[in-house]
Amino acid sequence: MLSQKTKYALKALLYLAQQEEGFIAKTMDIAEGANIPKKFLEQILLELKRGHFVSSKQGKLGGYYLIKSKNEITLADIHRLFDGAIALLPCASLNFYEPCSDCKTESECLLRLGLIAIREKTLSAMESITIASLIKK
Amino acid sequence: MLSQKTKYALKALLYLAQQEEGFIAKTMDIAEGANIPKKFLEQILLELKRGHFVSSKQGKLGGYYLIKSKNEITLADIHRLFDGAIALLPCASLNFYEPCSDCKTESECLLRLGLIAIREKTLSAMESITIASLIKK
DNA sequence: ATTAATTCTACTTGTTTTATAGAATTAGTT
DNA sequence: AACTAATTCTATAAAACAAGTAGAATTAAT
Repeated sequence: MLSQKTKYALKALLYLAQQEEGFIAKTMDIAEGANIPKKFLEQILLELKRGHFVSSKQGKLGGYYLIKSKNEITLADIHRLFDGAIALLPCASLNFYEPCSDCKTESECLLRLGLIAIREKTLSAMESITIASLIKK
Repeated sequence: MLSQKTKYALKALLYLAQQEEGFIAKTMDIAEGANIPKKFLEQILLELKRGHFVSSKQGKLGGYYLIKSKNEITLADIHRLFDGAIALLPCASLNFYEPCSDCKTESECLLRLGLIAIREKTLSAMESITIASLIKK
């Protein structure tokens, strides 16, 4: 399941992607438009900035705007930024790989190959869905 | 990601499925065989019993055994029992459906259809993996 | 009776999630 | 230069959840 943070991040990105090219949105506008607690949204936008999905302009008349094409922001990207691995266990993850502490050797783990198969299906589905494709529907 | 509980449950089921037909395994044996804290495993086995995947015999010489065919226990089943919904949000879930509190109307939610598409892919992958298929590899 | 297993209920401990608070900084406007 | 309104930064709080522990009660074989 997605955390609230990830859901809010996606809604904020959808909001930004629906603005005119070059428009700068205030946090307050996004918060009201997407129904997100403003102070919480501030943190989320900062994380999206560190992740190079959005950028900001400071001071009066400042705000946030997309810096990555809405065709290139996938659900997998945002999931990884906020909720981490897409695989069901770290030992089956590409980007967040870690061996299991309770397995003696990885090769004799009965679970791992099955989880990798699931990760491959889920990941390709998540990569095929972009902010742009969500707006088109 | 799977919780420890779900991972342990799967390992316990794999352990039981690898025993001879009719064999009754003590909690202690499963705990040692699958490297699971015994007291925690007790709770997990009780939940698996309530879920009708295993049954138990009480008293001395008691223990646990599978009552569902290992071909019919899927990863989706166990995920749902311990970790709940497979979908990324409740509004996209089949078995754990709930409307989102922050959406005015569901039809205008830009996220939902995309999340349903992902759930369909993930679910079919998880349903195709059974305890039996994991053992065969 | 004794023994060894499951069963039941409660509790603990630590981590994560979901925020909130408030001061500091930045930059446009008057 | 002062004012205003925005982002940015750091800390904190409260609630929920995860992971595991404790111990007594029940059950049934010997």
